[in-house]
Amino acid sequence: MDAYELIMRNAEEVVTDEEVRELASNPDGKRAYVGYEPSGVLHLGHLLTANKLIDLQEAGLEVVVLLADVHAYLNGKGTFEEIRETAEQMRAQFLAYGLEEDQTEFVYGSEFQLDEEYTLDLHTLELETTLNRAQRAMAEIQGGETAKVSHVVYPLMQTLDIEYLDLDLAVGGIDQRKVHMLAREELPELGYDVRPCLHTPIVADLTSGEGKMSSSEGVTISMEDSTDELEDKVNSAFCPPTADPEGDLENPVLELFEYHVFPRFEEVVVERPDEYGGDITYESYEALEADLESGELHPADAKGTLASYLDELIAPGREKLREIRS
RNA sequence: CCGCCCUUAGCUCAGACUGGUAGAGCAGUCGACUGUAGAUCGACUUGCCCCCCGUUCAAAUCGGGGAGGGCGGACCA
Repeated sequence: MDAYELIMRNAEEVVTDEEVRELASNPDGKRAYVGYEPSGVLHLGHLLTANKLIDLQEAGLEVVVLLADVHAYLNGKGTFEEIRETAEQMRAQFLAYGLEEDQTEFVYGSEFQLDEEYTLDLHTLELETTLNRAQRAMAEIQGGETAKVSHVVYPLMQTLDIEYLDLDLAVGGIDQRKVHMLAREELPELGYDVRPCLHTPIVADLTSGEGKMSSSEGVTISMEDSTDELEDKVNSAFCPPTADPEGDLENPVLELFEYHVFPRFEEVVVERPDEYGGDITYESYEALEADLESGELHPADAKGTLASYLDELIAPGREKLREIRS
């Protein structure tokens, strides 16, 4: 795979394709980032963007992980001290997961977001942005509740981060789209360059196959799941024998194969008793999907396989968490 | 600063006028059926009724005080 293909793999969307092609043509020294609100335990949502960061490293880019402590504070996630602690745990889990330590720069938001210059730029941005616009940009991040002033400042800071971290590419889930569009619109107003952005898909809810899998509701697979818990969760997942279920539903089991398993493994071996046809090896997601669709691969076998591969991906982080907590 | 509304199961809410220690839908859990899950049947679980004080034999319900949330008025700095 060349740099462009690596960058684009499993991306839901890229803005704009031309800008990304240019980036891919000369990735040396180029910087990409994802910002995360510190969380004590990584879940598959985090790992989806982490997979993209690994792709980008492989494509030759430098990767910046923003441990967004100030953002977490603005979002009511606790005291700075608590946030710092969970951020440190998050960093350790990312490294355990497979981000290359010497190619990954971890930055705390508070290292630069409280500087005078940054703050003044922030106020300029506040002056340029309507409440309505900022609130819409934040809508995906904060469900339901009435917005606080902190919530509308939040996306404005994300905008500035792209400049202040000296980035060439902003990465996030598709839920970050509005924030990134705001950034593309506003950065030139401050005299800064527009950067391309890349959005990863959001995996459907595991049990229902609808909408988005979220950490706040429904079943989430995380670094702290034991092998047994993981098997139970995967086994209870919605999984009709097709890649395209009726209505708006998705097949989350296939999505997990596509976005989490195949990017990290050369081949996937389905072990099954002779009674059901014996073992099968897949070298691409497409082949596995086709077999599920045709009935050659039974959903139950797909689930068992998925659970064991996810378990392998999560194991180092789980071990790291255990160390941290002991 | 003033006024109005809201607070009951994980969620959305009913019950309050006419006191008698709580309900629905959804969610969830468990079975049956499928070599998975879902769908479909069958069964089941859940509550500091926001807090404190008072009235009463008895308060989710009435009175007073307080907290949290929402909306509006006033102000036009």
